[in-house]
Amino acid sequence: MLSYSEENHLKAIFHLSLNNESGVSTNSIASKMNSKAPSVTEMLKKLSEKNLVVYKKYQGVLLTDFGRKTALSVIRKHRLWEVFLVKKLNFKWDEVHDIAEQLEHIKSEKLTNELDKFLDYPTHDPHGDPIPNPAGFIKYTAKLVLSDLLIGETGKFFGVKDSSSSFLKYLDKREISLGSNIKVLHKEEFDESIQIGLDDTNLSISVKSAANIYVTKL
Amino acid sequence: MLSYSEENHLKAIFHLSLNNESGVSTNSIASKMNSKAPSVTEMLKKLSEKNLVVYKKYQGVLLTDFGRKTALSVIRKHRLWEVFLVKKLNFKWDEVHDIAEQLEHIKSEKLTNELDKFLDYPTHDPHGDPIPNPAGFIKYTAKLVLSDLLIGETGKFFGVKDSSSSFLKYLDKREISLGSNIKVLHKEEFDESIQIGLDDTNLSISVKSAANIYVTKL
DNA sequence: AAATTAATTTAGTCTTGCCTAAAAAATATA
DNA sequence: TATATTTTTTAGGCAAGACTAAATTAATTT
Ligand SMILES: [Mn+2]
Ligand SMILES: [Mn+2]
Ligand SMILES: [Mn+2]
Ligand SMILES: [Mn+2]
Repeated sequence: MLSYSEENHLKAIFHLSLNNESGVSTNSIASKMNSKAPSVTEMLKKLSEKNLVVYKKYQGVLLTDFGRKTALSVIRKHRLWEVFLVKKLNFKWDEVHDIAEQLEHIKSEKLTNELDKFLDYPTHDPHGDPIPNPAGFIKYTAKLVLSDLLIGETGKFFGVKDSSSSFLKYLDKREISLGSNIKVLHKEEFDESIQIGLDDTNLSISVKSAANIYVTKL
Repeated sequence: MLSYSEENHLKAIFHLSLNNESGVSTNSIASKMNSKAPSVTEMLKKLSEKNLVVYKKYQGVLLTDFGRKTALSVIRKHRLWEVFLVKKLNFKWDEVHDIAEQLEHIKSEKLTNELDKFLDYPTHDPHGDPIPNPAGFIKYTAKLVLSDLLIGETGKFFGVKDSSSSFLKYLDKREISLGSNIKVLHKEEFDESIQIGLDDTNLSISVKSAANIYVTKL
């Protein structure tokens, strides 16, 4: 039985290893966990002891298959609960993350699977992130970002990179929501802002925003 | 922000003080919590410090208004989640308690109240226990037990005293379920067993079982 | 290649929540 | 009322999970 802290460390290592194939550094884990390096080192020893990670001093760390599966089970719960909160309990997509951080640690396989069924087997959470299946399989979509599109191209908005509450609210205000088709109309040379077409309205967004919007090219 | 252990102690004290008006003993708390007396003493000092209980050495302990409200908020969550598990996720009434023990500690008032709404403001949990309202008000029903009924009287089954999994399964097997009307047909002198009528079937149950079945006399 | 800087680990400490064993207080019994 | 028993508290310790400061190793610069 893993502790919350062990589960959270596994999750952090999982997310970091998506960008860092070779090995995740102690400091990067500490910064993601809002903790300090010595706390991480200590945890890595424990996780290694339990065969959840492969760790050698000063060498960075990687998940074992078992560790990866465990991390994905926590992520599965996190995302299913987020769907539940939005779809069934009227939460906004910017309000669910912190509560899901608590709910992801509830231990009951039956609960997770019944919740999955109750939600009609959702494939993605409210921010467009894919939900792992019970076996720990996760289906990734190629990650193209709105700012990658050329002028004249159209993309379908399928997820956000940064799902901070402020960015999500920003999108809400502009009525840019998951599933929208976004056409790149113009790119301003001066400040790199991008004019986009959304249904019948046109608006201008910053590159920074555009770089946080995942799209599939249409 | 209270810890799980603090919340669980408050819950234990609340339940124990229903029978013990005057003050709850250290040992009784320890036994309900499956812990030892010194752990309880230490916790009582902390809860007292936080104005959740009134505690004087060797004098037993009682909840303050604040402590009582806090305990009831945890109990409210516990029972709402139990309703959710049974009504929405196909759990049996004997499977929900342990999961609710985890879920009762999730911190979000909005979550609790949205869940309440989603479940259509249930008044009782799957075992017939009343659900406190958001203000911490709880509506008790006079607790008459099946074995209190006289021969010829009929009672409506509204709750169980002992909600251990084994007793709940026992009731399931005999198809004695919440809401049933139960008529006392006969009491055997020899072993005190009770013959009851349920819909069209008759069956015999022990006094021990009958003493765990709450009824309202019809 | 040496020196400097950065990253990581070790050493030692603190808090929470639990425990056992011993002491003290309250209660029951002779 | 004195003694024995039970209950509760105190004393002291342990594990988990965090931290700071110091030491060590690795990486970068000169
Ligand atoms: Mn999230
Ligand atoms: Mn978490
Ligand atoms: Mn319960
Ligand atoms: Mn609990």
